[in-house]
Amino acid sequence: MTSPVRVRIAPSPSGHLHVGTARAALYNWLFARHHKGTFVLRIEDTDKTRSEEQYVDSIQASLTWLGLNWDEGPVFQSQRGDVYDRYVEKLRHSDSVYPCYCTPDELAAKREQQLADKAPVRYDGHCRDLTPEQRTSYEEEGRPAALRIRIPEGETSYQDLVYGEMKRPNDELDDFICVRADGTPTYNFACVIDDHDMGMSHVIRGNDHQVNTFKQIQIYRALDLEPPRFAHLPLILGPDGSKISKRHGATSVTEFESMGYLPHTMVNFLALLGWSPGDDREVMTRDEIIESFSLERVNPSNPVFDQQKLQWLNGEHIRRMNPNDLINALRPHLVDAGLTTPLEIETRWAWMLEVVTAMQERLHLLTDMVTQGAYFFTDDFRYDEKGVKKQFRREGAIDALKGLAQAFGNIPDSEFTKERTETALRELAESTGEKPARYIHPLRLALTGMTGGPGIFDVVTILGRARCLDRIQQAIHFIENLPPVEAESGS
RNA sequence: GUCCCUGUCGUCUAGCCCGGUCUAGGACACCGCCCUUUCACGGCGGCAACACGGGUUCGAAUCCCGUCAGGGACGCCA
Repeated sequence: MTSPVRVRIAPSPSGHLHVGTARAALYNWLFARHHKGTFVLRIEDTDKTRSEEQYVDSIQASLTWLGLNWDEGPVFQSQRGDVYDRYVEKLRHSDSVYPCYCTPDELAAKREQQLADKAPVRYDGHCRDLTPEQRTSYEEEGRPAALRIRIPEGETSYQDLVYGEMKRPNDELDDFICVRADGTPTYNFACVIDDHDMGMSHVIRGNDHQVNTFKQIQIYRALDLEPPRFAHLPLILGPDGSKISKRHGATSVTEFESMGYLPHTMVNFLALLGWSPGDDREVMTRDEIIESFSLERVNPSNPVFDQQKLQWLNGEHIRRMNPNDLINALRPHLVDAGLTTPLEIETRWAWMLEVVTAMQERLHLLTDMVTQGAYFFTDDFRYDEKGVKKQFRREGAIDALKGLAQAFGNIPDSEFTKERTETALRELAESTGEKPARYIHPLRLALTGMTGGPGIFDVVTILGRARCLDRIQQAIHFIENLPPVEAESGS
């Protein structure tokens, strides 16, 4: 690559950042970073009816969250009217365009007719070769004119960096509208203007733009400009094999954020969705991905978005995290769930480290800390039903807990360590001739409400003496008040 | 309907350009076993694919053609 790499992502603010757009952004970003180029953010907000301010913010927030920092922008198309005017003027004087007086209604009617006739849907060329008299006549009728490009004979081709040689006969391209009757450029024209004006070297975008690329190349030609290099990305599919959309579940980056995914998981996963480094590496750091990234290795077939693999990958990255960073990542989720406050986290950092270390290898989602570790933060939890049946209803459960209460109670608070509590429990078991498990399982249920979790003595020491004794008493009380098991009844 | 793209385990993929090293490799998921106070992690093992049909060739997942299937695009939206 001789000229400096300049690429962009150009979302339109009609919704939150979609995973498909996020991936396009990522591949542009990776390409830019790999080649030490420039990544630009451009907001395509010319459709006022669909664009919303909140989404402009949301999209930027999501890109930032993902760590896809842009070097220039955001550039708003809505603020570039004068730039477009200049190019519209330039195009107007080109003989590659002609005024079209057909009204949108007339065109829509023709389109429907063609569809009904099962004919190719094309512009019929009604205004392509109007005589000066006809034009004057339309003008006098007061019909506003849009500007159509006159596609010449021949074929249009380009070298796609992912798909290779692409070409199609020009008669399959339409004389499409470049400038609306109100003088504003349509998407394809605005896109060309911006990409050229902003000095884009490569345009990397979704496969759904392949036809636009041919059209845009014709605009570059009409304007006598050098087109950039193009690369198209396969489209992400949902589990049912159709283009991923809301009905497949989560599709926007913010949703994944609130579900408890790490930004780097999304980056890593999206990078692997359609691209591979060529070896067996899957769990990769950002730098490794940048280092190995190339468009040549993008797989041209459409991948299916697999949430299970995403979740696995999230677990991998959580396990690889520094516990301090993990606390920070966990914070919003814990706070949102009302389990703690930022201040509390700050002031009990050492204790948080213990909690996080105990839970780290068990988390797949950050929100798992809320669903599986709430008991570290609150006494307000229920006992697992199956656990109650198996542990609390068992003969001798109360005695076991009473024994533990006494054994733990005998340990001074200052000596309430993992070693001491474990020894105490094992000695208790030995003295009664029971297996340690007879004590461990009811204890876990009493302390956490759950049947699984970190090593029990980790839990015991993290909770501390007072809370342990308290919860053991609670459990004893609970068991004593358990209703008798009812015979199976149909009521 | 027209045009375009794609087609390796259920899913993500390596291999394909430069045919033999592929009895097709890895990962997720799933199923066993091991580790273990539980859950998870980890380890070991298993299941499972070159869409189909023709060519070309001594030899094809790899090259060519066709069929089929999936996806996308057909706006004075972006």
